[in-house]
Amino acid sequence: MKKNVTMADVAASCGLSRATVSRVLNRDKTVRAETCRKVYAAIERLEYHPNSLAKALSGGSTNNIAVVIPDVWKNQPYYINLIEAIEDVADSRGYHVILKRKKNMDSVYELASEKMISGAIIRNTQDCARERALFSKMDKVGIPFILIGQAYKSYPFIKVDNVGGGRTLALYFAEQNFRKVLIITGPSGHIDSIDRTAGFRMGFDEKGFDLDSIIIKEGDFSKDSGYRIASEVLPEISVDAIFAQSDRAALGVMLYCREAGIKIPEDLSLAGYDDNFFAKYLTPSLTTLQAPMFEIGTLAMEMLVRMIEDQKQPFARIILPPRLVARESTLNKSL
Amino acid sequence: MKKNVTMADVAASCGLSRATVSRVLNRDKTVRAETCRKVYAAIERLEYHPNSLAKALSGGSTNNIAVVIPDVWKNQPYYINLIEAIEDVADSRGYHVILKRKKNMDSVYELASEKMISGAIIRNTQDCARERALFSKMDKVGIPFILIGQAYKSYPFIKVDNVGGGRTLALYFAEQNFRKVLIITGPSGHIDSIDRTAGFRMGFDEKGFDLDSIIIKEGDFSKDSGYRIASEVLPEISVDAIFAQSDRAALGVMLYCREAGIKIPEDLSLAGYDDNFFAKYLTPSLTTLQAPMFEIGTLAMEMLVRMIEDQKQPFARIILPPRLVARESTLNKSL
DNA sequence: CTGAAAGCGCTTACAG
DNA sequence: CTGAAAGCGCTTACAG
Repeated sequence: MKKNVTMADVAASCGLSRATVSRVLNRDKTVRAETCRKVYAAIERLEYHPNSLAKALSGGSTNNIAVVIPDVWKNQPYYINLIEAIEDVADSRGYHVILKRKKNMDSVYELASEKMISGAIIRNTQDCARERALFSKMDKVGIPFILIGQAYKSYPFIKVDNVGGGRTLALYFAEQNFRKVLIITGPSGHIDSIDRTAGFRMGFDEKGFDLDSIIIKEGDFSKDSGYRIASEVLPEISVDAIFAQSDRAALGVMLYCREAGIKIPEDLSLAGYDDNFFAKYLTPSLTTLQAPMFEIGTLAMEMLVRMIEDQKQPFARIILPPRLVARESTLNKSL
Repeated sequence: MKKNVTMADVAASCGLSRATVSRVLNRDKTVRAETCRKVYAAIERLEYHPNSLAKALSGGSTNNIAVVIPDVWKNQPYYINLIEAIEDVADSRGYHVILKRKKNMDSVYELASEKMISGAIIRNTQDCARERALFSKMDKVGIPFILIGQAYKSYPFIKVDNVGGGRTLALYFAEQNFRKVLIITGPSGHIDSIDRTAGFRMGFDEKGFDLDSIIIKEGDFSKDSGYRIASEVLPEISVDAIFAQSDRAALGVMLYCREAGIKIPEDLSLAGYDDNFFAKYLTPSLTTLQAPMFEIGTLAMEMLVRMIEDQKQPFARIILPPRLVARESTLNKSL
């Protein structure tokens, strides 16, 4: 096993003190240019790599951050884009991403109190006690963090504008002249769902469309709930379009329609929400709303770096609009 | 800012030395039970958390490992399952996963030489000079690592059995009595593709099927290559089934067939490879081969822990078979 | 069974 | 502009 090359070796090799080598590494302005050159040469020659642990221990930080994502993130391009963006910004600024799923979230507090991480980005969901406990503990140890998806207390957060998403879809529906609409919501009390519905009504109202021609049925975002509600409503009432508040529910609607011989988009238009992986591969491909996760990840990491390096909490509460992705399932221009 | 609680505080609080507190934390057998109890009580009382940096600096390791994945991993459930498995095993053993995409791979060597990580799991692809440079540098700093996907030199690796995958599909095709088969390969010289083709021929041969009725056309795994080859071959020659060596190429075949009025699976059976996200959502859903990424991730992390903790390289060269996922696209029993 | 002391490899006032 | 020295918070032979 080769001995470690340390700062002392570099110092000895060019007849300087460790302090000076340290100054060079930290770009201290007071060091003479000539001295710098000598030090860099020695570093090169000896293949010296500073020990990040020693550095962090004596007053620095590790430049590691934790990113907490849900336990289940398959089918959700959402998180992949988020992680990609975070990882890219992190790496370019000399930070490193430690990934933890929510089930292993307790480790994040450990890492924080052990000084292994200097910040965190946490996907927050509604009303999760374990998450909230984590937030206050992180707060106590003084590690900055940013919430993604849901606001909580006055912590900095970035989330998607669900009201805006609902409204965008309503404006699009109005443009296509879809007047009679069935909305399949998420579970009762789910804030995202409530916002999407409110936004949709807002958009319809703006266009002077009749809010009474909106039928609202409670689902739970699942495929089965989409199937069930479609099978209950469609035989009774005819609608121009369905707004399923998740792509999975929209998929359920599609399966029912296929069985019932209802043609999409000829007989019925359909929109989902989330732009899951499968949305564009369905037949017909599914119109949906896509969260700008790349932008969210980028902003989150940039904010976090600022919080870590400037030691101050910017008042950051960012809400970004989702993008409408119009596909075949709403291409019925005949109405 | 609250002052840090250190080992010295714990020691003082119970009238012992730091050495003893350290021994308790490291479960040294020589400490009296009574002493242990006192120390634990003080730790609890003072909310002490050991500083992992100091610990690692004085002879320990950080318990961080790096996982290197490709730049593009959307649409590939593959990597999500891999990461999930690695993260779970890691967390349960007190390790933490630092995620890096290949483009940011240089940071992994930095992390290794800075002592920030104690191991790595690296997705290896064929003939990548940058990756190979990383391997030898990691080797030089003495950080253990495991390759996923491709063997290289005598480094430990885990990969999927592409020969076995091709063979499994051939046996399935034979069972369905698909005799005339078109194989759409990957790019020329791609080892995975070569193996899949060889395996397929092996399986066909075992069943006594005629190898001359296999037509092989070179694609590049892309959707477009699948479309192009289908459009070139199918009008000229009629086949029972197509084995596209990637789901994307299979998708291209499907698109061509839809345009050309060829019905799958009635007129033609089709199988892909990879079980991408979209495979089960296509119409018809796509028969394909699924890599056991969860098992691979679990094994890789377990092996890595052993290498880190036992300081020896197990002779680990593991090859796992993929699983056939039979779906609608090959359900033509009429042949 | 426990403690005093040296050491891990850095940084950072404090001198000069 | 540079160095000597103390300090960051642990671990680990070495004594006793």
